[in-house]
Amino acid sequence: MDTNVFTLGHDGHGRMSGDKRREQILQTAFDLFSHRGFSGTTTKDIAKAAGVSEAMVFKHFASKDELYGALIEAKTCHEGLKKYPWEENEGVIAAMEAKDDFGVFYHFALKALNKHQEDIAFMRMIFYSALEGHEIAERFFQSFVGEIYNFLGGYIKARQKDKAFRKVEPRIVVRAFMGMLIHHSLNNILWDKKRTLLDIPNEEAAKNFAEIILRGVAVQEG
Amino acid sequence: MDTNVFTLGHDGHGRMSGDKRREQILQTAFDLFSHRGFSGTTTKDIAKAAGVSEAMVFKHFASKDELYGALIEAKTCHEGLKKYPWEENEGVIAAMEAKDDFGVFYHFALKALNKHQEDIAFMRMIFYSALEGHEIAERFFQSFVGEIYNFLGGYIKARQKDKAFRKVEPRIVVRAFMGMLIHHSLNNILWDKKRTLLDIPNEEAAKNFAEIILRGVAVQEG
DNA sequence: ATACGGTGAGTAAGCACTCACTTACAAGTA
DNA sequence: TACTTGTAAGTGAGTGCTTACTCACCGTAT
Repeated sequence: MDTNVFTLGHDGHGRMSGDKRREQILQTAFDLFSHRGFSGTTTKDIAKAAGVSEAMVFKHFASKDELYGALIEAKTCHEGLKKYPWEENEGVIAAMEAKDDFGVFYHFALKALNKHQEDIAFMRMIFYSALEGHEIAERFFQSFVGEIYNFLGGYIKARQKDKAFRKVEPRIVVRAFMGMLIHHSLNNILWDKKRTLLDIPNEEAAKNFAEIILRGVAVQEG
Repeated sequence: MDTNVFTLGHDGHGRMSGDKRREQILQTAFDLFSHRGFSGTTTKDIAKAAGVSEAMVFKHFASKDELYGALIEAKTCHEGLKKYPWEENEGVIAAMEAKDDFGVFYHFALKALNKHQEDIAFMRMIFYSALEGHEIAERFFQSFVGEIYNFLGGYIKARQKDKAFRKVEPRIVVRAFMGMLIHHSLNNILWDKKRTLLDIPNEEAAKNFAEIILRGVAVQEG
């Protein structure tokens, strides 16, 4: 009687099912790795933060490397962030059908900026991975960003055929636009956390970036 | 006879003056830190790569932290990279005087992209520093990038007064433009080293980015 | 009664850092 | 020229601590 059944689903202490514990360790490791990088995080730290012994960590993952690999795979393949900024984004889809160019860029930008803000840890981890040279992160970037280039690049190409956009290499335009978005998020996350250089809500950033890119590629007197 | 006098100025082995050795260790540490980050680099690695014993490293620097601090300070304060993209850049200066808007953005962009390409190690180190949260790197960014915002932002404001540019917050335009440049370099350095997504020379990138930003802020029918 | 969640107490290797000690060499002296 | 000598460059062999990882062993729910 008075067992600790009620702590079963909780984070931290108490007996947990194998699967649940595994996921919890993964999440804990994610938080730490994203803050301090791979070699800056110890397995002891992870165990302590997860509320288990270090041995438990190695029951679920054969090595620190394997844990890291499982983490990246989980975060880049199976979880929500793989969702592209146009999925479940009626704004973008509706705008595309209506050939509302501003709407396409605006809703795309807003979704991307909001997503970055919600998943700072993921952004940090991807950056760490890229710097540390884990190929799995590179592969994610290749495929994920590749899709984005195809999507946005395709739209630009279509609008060029309509004579609505001027003649530019679409992929350069995509790079310019993605640059605005990612760089803006990076500033907010990394270098200008207090936003002393520029402090604007995502809506305003999205609106301005969309305007700039649109005027940048539209044929004159649009 | 047959002493190793001739190796004195060399890298690696042979007796060296204190100052020279100190600088050499600093440079060696820079190469390693920029590749593997702070906690991913050991003092043993540094000593080995510099061709001296580990004890020598600690004769010149009291601790690994101090070595890292000296490194960042040297690279951000005393060396060439602190140079802003408009210094010793006749293209930008001449274009500004002539109010050649395209020239200003083009030469600025080209200089920045070339600089990034020449100093990949520095770019990597700054990124690592930002992720790892070394305040000295943050201070560098604050002041260095702050200057850039003032410079480019000032030019945009002036051209708005001339009624040549439309009404936009200049700092947002700067962020958009810097985003294109830094993001493009970041792709080349980090994620798309083989340039499968986009493979263009810096001149073309600079031209296209300048064109986009210019059309993005110019008043219609310019 | 046994399978499974969980641990304490290891181990060997690696870490930043120290110290007693050995060179190499330029300047001074005869 | 040869010999001394002070100083600064340079090191091998450690120090104590931390690291990733292991293993024999519990406790409890079914």
